[in-house]
Amino acid sequence: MSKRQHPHAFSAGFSTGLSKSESEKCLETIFAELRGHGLKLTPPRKLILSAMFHEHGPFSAEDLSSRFTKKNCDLATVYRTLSSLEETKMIRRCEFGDGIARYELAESDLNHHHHHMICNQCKKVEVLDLAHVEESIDRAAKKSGFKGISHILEFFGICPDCQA
Amino acid sequence: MSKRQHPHAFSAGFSTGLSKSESEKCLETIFAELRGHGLKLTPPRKLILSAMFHEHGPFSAEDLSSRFTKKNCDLATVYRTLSSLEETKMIRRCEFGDGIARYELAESDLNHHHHHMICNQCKKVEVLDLAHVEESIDRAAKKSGFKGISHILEFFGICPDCQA
DNA sequence: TTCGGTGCAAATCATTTGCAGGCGG
DNA sequence: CCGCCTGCAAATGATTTGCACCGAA
Repeated sequence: MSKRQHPHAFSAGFSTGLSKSESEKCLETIFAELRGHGLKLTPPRKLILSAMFHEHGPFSAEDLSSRFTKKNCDLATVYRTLSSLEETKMIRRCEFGDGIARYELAESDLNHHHHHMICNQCKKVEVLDLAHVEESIDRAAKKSGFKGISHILEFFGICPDCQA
Repeated sequence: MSKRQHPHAFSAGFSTGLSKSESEKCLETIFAELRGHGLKLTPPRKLILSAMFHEHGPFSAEDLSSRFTKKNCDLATVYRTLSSLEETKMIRRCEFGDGIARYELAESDLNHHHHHMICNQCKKVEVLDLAHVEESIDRAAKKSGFKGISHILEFFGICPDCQA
């Protein structure tokens, strides 16, 4: 995999099971959390958090930027925002093995730790919940004596659609 | 982790348990394998394979290039060589979550599938053998219906030395 | 009012590519 | 000898940064 890929956004496409109003309320909660970290709630940040909240896909800076009007939010601002949001742990970085950084909301109650299955052909992304395996992975890693262990785990393959 | 890091090479530092002559013989085997894939055995390729065989660390193109004289092997050649070697499956790409591609020998008998534990502070790399966990991970992933599944799994933390 | 945040453009960094000459098989 | 490889330099693509201005708190 030496070529750059995943040129566009893709979303995991699962629903939160919340009504519109509840959904809005949660977005407000996210905004509040942002303020709680001492960050200002600016229009670009609203756009980015809102996109992540409503559309769920792991997004690259380019993905996000391209869905805003040029006047609304600069690409550099997207990079800077993603960077500060990651520092607050409000978003989490996903590694898809191409040279592009992608992020998704890390809100613990709606979107707990999971992994992705990425189609090598159509680049579709599916969410994989491996909570059970997770545990034994980390247990094995602890034997190293390292502290504050985290990990990246992503899968690649050919999706059922592309197998046809 | 938004900054570029791991500026230099690092090696896992484990021994193959082979004597010098046996070691040389194996390098020859690797060279032969290269030819078997229809690739020419050129000086730059010898340098790169030799470095990977003798020093074991996951290497970035920059790591490799910096240990050769400018005259011996160009950076672009390193990139091209890594690319063809990966296509033949003779080397394997490691993903450390910064934007830098690293590779290590994939020779099956000496160096089977494993993962890394990377210190967030001193960037030391340790080898982690999770063959047992591996299996259950892939089993879980198969439920997705994807074919030809592969994965990346790397760990990060603070090593015992840095905890002091 | 005060800085943190932003737009814009230029700078960096890793990686790729075009091209002409070189050498391994 | 032929076509794969290579060095060199320029091109790309993602991400970062300098700077002056602006608006959220």
